[in-house]
Amino acid sequence: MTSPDADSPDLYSIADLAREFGISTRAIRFYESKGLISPERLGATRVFRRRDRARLILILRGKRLGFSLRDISDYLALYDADRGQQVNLLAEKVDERLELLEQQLADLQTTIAELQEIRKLARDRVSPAS
Amino acid sequence: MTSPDADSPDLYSIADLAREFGISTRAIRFYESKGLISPERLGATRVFRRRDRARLILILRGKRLGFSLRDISDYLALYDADRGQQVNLLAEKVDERLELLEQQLADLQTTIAELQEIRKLARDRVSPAS
DNA sequence: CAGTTGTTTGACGCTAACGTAAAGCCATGA
DNA sequence: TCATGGCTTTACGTTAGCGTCAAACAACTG
Repeated sequence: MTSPDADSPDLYSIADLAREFGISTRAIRFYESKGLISPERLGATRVFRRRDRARLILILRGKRLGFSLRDISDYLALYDADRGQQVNLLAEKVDERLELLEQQLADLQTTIAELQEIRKLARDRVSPAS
Repeated sequence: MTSPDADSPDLYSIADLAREFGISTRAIRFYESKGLISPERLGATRVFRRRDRARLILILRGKRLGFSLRDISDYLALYDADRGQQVNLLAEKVDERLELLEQQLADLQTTIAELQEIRKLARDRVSPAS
């Protein structure tokens, strides 16, 4: 899964990642200040690796799902805890979060269905009795 | 669908709705100030009806999905526009929003799958080779 | 050597979405 | 009558999530 695949570079500057994901460097520093990522340093300069980049992807997905950085932080901890100790506690936390997500999934499906209904009505009105 | 079903009351105070949905009256007033709902008035006192209550439900669902009040406002407009005029424009807007929601749906399903994988690993570690 | 580019750390600014008094208007009940 | 409860508006406070300078350093370039 996480084979050290060749070529794909393993060193990114803060600007690299900002460009790649269309966010500001300020945002990335802010995520670090909140402990969501912890890039290495070369002197004072941040050096990001694949792991940090992967975390960033998870962070942005979390944001698209409407989660707060606080939530996302907890969420990332679940990934880390794979290698962690309190495994039962982990399973509980994961289950909690899964419940939330499935509630959200239900909300989402309802909303999508409603909008499709609206679209249908709108189209019917334009070209009735197709 | 929207038959004026008997009994279910049709008059709610601001406190009624706050209680029912577990939010503050302040929040409800705030939604009104942003134009998301517009209850009638009896003197100065707000009087909510089924329509307002239904809108509130949509608002709260939107919030659970992580949308801003601005987004939710646009979203509510799609429902209203059913009776509206620019029907083609409506269909476009609806399609835009549907795209967003489906992106979100994909994100959500990915996230759920990943968490289930983590849970599986965690459980395996507790009771291996069941 | 001067200038440009990219980085850093503050630090202040800003918007959204309310929370939290404060102060006043009614209606009801002891 | 007056105290209590629920409603109102006005307005300032608060947190999250960055945006936006500012000042300083480091490396490269002509």
